[in-house]
This record gives sequence, structure tokens and C-alpha cells, in this order.
Amino acid sequence: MRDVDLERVRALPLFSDCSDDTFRTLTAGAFLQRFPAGTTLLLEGDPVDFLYVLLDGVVELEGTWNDKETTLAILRPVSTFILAAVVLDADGLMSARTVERSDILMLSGAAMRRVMSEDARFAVAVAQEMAGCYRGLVRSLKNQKLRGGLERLANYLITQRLRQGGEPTFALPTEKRMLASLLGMTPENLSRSLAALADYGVEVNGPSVTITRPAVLERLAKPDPLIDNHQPVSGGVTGKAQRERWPQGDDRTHAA
Amino acid sequence: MRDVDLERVRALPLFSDCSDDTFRTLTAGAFLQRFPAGTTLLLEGDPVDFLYVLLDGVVELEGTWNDKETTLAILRPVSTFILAAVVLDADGLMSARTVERSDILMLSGAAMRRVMSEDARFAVAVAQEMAGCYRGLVRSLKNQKLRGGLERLANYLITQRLRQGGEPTFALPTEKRMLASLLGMTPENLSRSLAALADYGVEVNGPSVTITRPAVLERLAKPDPLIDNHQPVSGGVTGKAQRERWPQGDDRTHAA
DNA sequence: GCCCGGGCTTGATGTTCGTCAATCGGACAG
DNA sequence: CTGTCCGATTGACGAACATCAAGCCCGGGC
Repeated sequence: MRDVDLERVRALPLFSDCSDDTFRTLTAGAFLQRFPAGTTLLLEGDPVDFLYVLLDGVVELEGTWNDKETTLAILRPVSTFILAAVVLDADGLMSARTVERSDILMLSGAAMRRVMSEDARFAVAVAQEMAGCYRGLVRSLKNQKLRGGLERLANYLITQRLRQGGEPTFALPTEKRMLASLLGMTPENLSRSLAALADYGVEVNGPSVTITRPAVLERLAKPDPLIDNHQPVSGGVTGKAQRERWPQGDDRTHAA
Repeated sequence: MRDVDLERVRALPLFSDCSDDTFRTLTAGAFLQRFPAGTTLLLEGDPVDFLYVLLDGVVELEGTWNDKETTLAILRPVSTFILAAVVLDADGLMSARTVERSDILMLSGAAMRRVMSEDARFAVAVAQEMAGCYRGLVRSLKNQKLRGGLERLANYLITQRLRQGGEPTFALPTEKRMLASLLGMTPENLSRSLAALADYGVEVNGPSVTITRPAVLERLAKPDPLIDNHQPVSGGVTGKAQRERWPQGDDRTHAA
């Protein structure tokens, strides 16, 4: 395993605060693997033996029931996933699939659990990361239950624009079929919804989207910081916990 | 604060494993308060200064957007809530309301965060509780995105029956309007859905429900351990983490 | 006893969304 | 270049669901 990769992992909020011993123990039994696109890394219901760290590529988390599938999240580097199952040593509740060829680091789940109880700082980091993931899911559930399809799409586009730097034109990060599944609608309906957003200043050309009248779109979308996390993805803010702390920042960690 | 209450808190998985010092620090600045029904304990978007522990009564967690409300969870004793916001020192993403008169213990969030980094066992317990809550939300999101209203209701009834001891007849734990909101439908539709379940052996009499042909209902509901958590609530299994570990139990915590 | 209010139910109606089917268009192999 | 495949689109239709508007039931207050 290359030092470059090790440093990227060490820089993750999840690992940046732990002792060198802890980090050595965790990475000793770890291995980095490259997977082709479309590989199922983990099937829902299977026991989870590793914490996965996506270093390069794209990974989809999906859930299944009654021959229907839904996308629960789309991950980009650098992200960890199935941390909850590792912490509890439980079966995974969702499947993980590579969307593109991906470099993935696998850390022993047993080692994770052992090391947590020895290194309080690491355990705190795990708790914080879990809390960040939890809050992301609360946002998803509110988004799903409170908004209609068109509103979800409008907010997705607004969020995406901000995360990609704020330019009026940006690219959809995945296939539209997968985006539809993430937004909780069918591909047909996503198509129609995108067409309907033309009235609100949204121009679509293949994967490229241009928002010509942001104010008009926002009046429809009614974005809300308690549902949408508009934090830009730039600048090395990689952990789910850090994303949830924005915009307050770490300085709120006062003792009083 | 009475010793009886202290012991109930100490027995929670979240606190059962921490040192006496940790527990003393946490409970020193804590206070127990009784709230009447319908009290808003916390408004979404407000900073969270306390970890709440519901000792008696019922609490509803709800989310709001655009003048619409949805129930995200209904809590019964003994449960902690808004742990994620406390861990990250962030604003709450949902409101908390008492449904009945409730006894609630409030622990300083700042103390929680301070103590976590000093007591690894406590930090691990927090991480585990967070992981349990996270998995509960994954289940909710899958339930919401993959199933239709009738299926959600059918599975809710099956789960409720098992949690209340497995008898064919049991009582709905809350007002139907709130149940409808939890299930992501309108009260009108819940009424109609309950009526529709008559064909599947479900008899409803006010808050009392009888499942006369469980097999028939299950064929409709298609319950799935990756969505529905059928663990009975009896026998002091109170933490979200413990509920997620079932049915494996703690013996899976092998080092290898 | 009576009235009143709130929760629940029931029916009628419209909107949203999913499904089925056909078509379009670009990517790629032969 | 041409045929094929697959994703995206478009239209027609039906199912699921929300909304609006009664009416019912039951319990509390007068």
C-alpha cells in the first residue's frame, strides 16, 4: 500500500485524531483493492467484516425489497461506508456497488472495534462520524416524506450547483436512472420533471444543467438548511461529521 | 433526583459501561423535569444543549417543511434522544414534543462531549448507540422509499403485535393521526387502509387491533429483517444499539 | 340532560406518480 | 458505414394518494 494513500486516509476526520499506534494497528491488516465498475462489494444482509474507504471512483449504496431497488446514497472520494454495521458487528442493511472503477481500502472491522475501546480519541471520532451520517439520513427522510418529486429535484439541482462551485452550469454526477432512484422517482418521471423545470429557468442538455434564474427556482424549491446541506465539497472537508458542523465550524467546542 | 431514576439511567446501554467517575460527572449537572402533554421540548433549528432521556411518558420527534409536518419517531421509556446533535454540538434537525405527561432527564451536552474523550468505554457506547439509531433510520428510509402505504401499514401492525408480546389482539400505541404521519400518509388514507386490511384478517375497533390470519397478512406485508425490526421490547433491551444487534446477541463480539 | 369539539370515518374529486409501450439518439462493434 | 444496444424521452393510461367536504362517534363541560 502506497504512502500517498495512507496519508489520505490519515487525513480523514475519522483517523486524523487517533494515536499513531491506533493508526498502525488499523492499517497493518488493511488492504487496498481496485474494483472494476459494477462490482458488488457487499450484499445487504451479509455480515460486514470490513470498514470500506473509497479512495477513488464512485460507489452506490442501495436497498432492496420485493424485487424493487432504491439508491440510498452515491459516494465519492474520500468517504467511508458501512461504519454502523462495523461498530455493531451486524449485518449490512444495504448493498454497496461500484459505479466506476474504484480504489477501495478495506480495514478489519474486528480491529476497528478492538482499537475503539483503547483509544478514546478514536472512539470519539467514530461517534462523530456516525452522528454526521445519522444527520444525513434524517435530512434524507425529511426530504422524502415532506417534499414532492419536483421539489426534491429542484433542491437537488440547487445543492449540486453549490457543491460544484456555484457556477450556473454544472454536470449531473451520475446516470439519470440512478439519480431518479436516489430522488425516489422513476426515470420516466425524472425526465418529465426536468422538462417541467424549464419553466423555472433550468436548461438541460444531456448531463449538463444550467440554472438561468436561480431566484425563480428557489421560490419553487424552498431550500431549508434543516434538510439541504449546501456546504461546498471543496477544500478537503471529507467527513460526514464535518459537513454537518458547517457553517458553525469547530470553534463551537467550548467547554462551558 | 431519586436514586430509582438514577439506576434506570445507569442501566441504559449508553451508560452501563462507563466508569463511576464518568457517570457522576454526567449526572451531577443533570436535572429531572416533568412536562405536561403537548410541550415542545426542542424546536428544530435550535441549538441543542442537553441530551434528553425519556424516563416516563411518550415523546414525538417531528420534522417540518413548508408548513407541513411529519412524525419521524415516537419514543417510549427508556430512550435517549437528539444524541447526534449533542455529539456534534450542532442544531437539532427535528423538534421534540411530549405526547403525554413525561418525566425527562436532561444531561449537559457539553459534559457529554468532555467526558467522551476521557472515558473510552463511554465513547464506544455513544458510538454504538449512534450506530443503532443510524440503522433505525436506514430501515425507515427503505420502508418509505420501497413500500406503498398499505404495505407500510401491514408491516407496522405485524411489528407492533410482536413487540407487544405476540398476542393476536393489541392496541395501537398512539392516536391514529400521529400513526398516519409516522407511516407517511394522511389520516384519511390510514382510515381507508385499515378498512382495506379487513380482507387480510385485520379487525379494528378503535385503538384495538386483532390479526385473525397472520399468514395472510404476512403474504401482503412481506416483512423483511433488513427493514423491520421485530425484536420484542420486553426484558430491558432499551438501547437502539442493542435492538440492532438482535438476534445475534453480544456473543458475536469475537476478537478474531 | 344538552351542547360542543375533536378525532375518526366515508365519499367524491383532482393531483401525483408509476407502468406500459413506442420512439429517439448516441456509443460501440462488426 | 451500418446494425445493435442501452439509456433517455414522450405519450397514454391506470393506480396510489392527497384534498375537500360532509357526517359520525364519543367524551368533557355546562
